[in-house]
Amino acid sequence: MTLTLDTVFAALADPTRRAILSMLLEDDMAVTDVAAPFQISLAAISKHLTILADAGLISQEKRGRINWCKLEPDAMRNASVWMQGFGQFELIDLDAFERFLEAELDIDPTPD
Amino acid sequence: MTLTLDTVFAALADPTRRAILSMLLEDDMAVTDVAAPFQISLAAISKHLTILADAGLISQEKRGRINWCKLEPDAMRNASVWMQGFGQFELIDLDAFERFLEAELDIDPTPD
DNA sequence: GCCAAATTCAACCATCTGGTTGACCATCGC
DNA sequence: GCGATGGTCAACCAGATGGTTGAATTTGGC
Repeated sequence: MTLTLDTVFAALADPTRRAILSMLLEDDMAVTDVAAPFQISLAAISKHLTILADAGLISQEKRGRINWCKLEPDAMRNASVWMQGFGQFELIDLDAFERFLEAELDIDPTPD
Repeated sequence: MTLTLDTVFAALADPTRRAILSMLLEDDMAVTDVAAPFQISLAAISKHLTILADAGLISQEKRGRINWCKLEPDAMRNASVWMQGFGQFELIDLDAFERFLEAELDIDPTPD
């Protein structure tokens, strides 16, 4: 399934969303607090958060009327592994990278 | 400038373009050969290649009527550094990551 | 010189994206 | 209970995206 890389990279392509992720590095935040530094509407931020959550990059947990947003750094790992396959072979787990390539290209790799 | 991360991540968000990059890992290729495995039109592939080139992920060099496409793995490095800041602090150059955060958030960091 | 090959260009189309506003729905404080 | 707070939903809009087809352009082979 290529869906994960699709949604993760698409989510990361927007500067507002990357800024939100950076903010969440520091601490979990309520939606309103996430929205505070931005000029755009709360509804727009809410949509951005949905996109980040769909990509698995954050999780949201509603406690009372507060919807807490929490960074989920693991979601970036697959994408990071994929990227590092380019130009930095010596640094990464080549097996993991090849499994990604196979899934992406849907080719039949050297069978055992 | 946040443009680099914008264009790189946006370019990587499309599975066709990721597949093209994977193909170019093996060798430089002509546009027609890049297009061969795909069902979509040559013109569509040509557009994808333009997007990849604009993001700096590939370069194109016209020799004769052949437009050779070459992987430029360095372009992914900034994005890779950015991503690795999330959850894998011990593995990366924290200085480089902080410079990226500053540029992204446009904040005034501890001045010297 | 002419035809075919290798690409790009241009116009067009459907769909997605990021934004808006206003209505709506919980829930907290009192 | 009522008003304010926190957040999502729905409808809408402009512009980007990914695809198409057909014409145009450049170059290579004979």
